[in-house]
Amino acid sequence: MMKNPKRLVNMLRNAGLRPTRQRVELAELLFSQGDRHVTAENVHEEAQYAGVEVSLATIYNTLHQFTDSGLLRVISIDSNKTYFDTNTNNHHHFYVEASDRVIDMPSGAAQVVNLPEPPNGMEVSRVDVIVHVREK
Amino acid sequence: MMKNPKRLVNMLRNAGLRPTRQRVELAELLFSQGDRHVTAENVHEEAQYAGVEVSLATIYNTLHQFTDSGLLRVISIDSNKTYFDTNTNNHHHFYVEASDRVIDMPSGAAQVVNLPEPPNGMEVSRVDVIVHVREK
DNA sequence: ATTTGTGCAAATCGTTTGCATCTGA
DNA sequence: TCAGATGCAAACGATTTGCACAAAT
Repeated sequence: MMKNPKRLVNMLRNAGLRPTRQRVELAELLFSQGDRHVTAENVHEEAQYAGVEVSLATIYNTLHQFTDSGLLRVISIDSNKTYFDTNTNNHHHFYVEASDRVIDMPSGAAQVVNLPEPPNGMEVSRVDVIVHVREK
Repeated sequence: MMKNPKRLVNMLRNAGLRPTRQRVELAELLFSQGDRHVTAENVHEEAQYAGVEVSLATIYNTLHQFTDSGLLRVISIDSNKTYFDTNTNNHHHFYVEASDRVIDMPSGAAQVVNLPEPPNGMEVSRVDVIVHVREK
C-alpha cells in the first residue's frame, strides 16, 4: 500500500521534506496500515514498540510538517489532545467522548447542505462534521 | 433579556445549582449580552474588568457546571482552548483558525444529510458542523 | 560547506486538584 | 448546622522551544 521505502522517500520529497531516517520511519508507521487516527503520544509509543528511535519532540515536529504539507489532517474535536488523520480525503467522524475515540465515517457519508455564505472576505477552507455519540 | 437577577437566580435553581454570588454574577456576564463564545480566561478578564471578584478556578468550575446542566455548550474545535457557547440551540459555526475566532451560523443553516448509522450500541448525542474559513 | 533536522531538557499554557476556609439554605 | 462552594497555590499533561549536535544535499 505504501510499504515501499522508495515510495515514502518520494512522497516526502514531493512534499518538500528531506527524507531523513526519522521522517521515513514515521511515514512508514503512519501510512502503511490504512487509515488511522493518531496522537503524538500514540505515535511515540508505537515507534518505541517498533524499535524506531525518534524523540517525542521530533514526532511533534514531524506530525506538524506532514500536516502542513498535506500528508495528514488534524481532526476538529474538543479533546485535550490533537488527533491527526492519515486519511486526507473528504470524510467525517464519529467521536466517542467517554473513551476519547474517533471513528471514521465512510467517505461520501454525511454531506452538509444549505451552507451559508462565509463571513465577509473569507472563504471556506474545510467543512468538518463531527457526530458525538455515546453508549446507548 | 436576562438582566433581572431573579431570572438568573431561578435559572440557576432550575438547573440544580445554588445561586451563589459568583454564579449569579457570572451568569449575568454570560447571559445578558446575547449569544457569546467565551473561554475561561476570557471570562476571567471580563469579570475583573467588571469588578466581579471570582477566581479562575471557580470560573472553570462554573463553566463546567453550567455546561453539565445545559446552560452552556462546548464548541468542538481543535483549538488549544475550550470555547463555551451561550447559545445552546441547534446551530453551527465558522472557525477562523488564523485568529482563533468562532462565528455563529444562523440557526437552521447547514443541515447534515445522509448521516450513516452510528457504530454498534451507540446513539447520536450531537451533530456539529464546523466550517473552517480563511482570509480570501 | 551550508542548510536543515534532531534530541534533550526546560519552559509554557490551559486546565485541574487538594485542601483550608467560607456561605447559603 | 453543614453540605456544598470558593480561592489559592501547587500539580498536571499536552505541546513548544532553545540550543548544541548530527545528518542531508
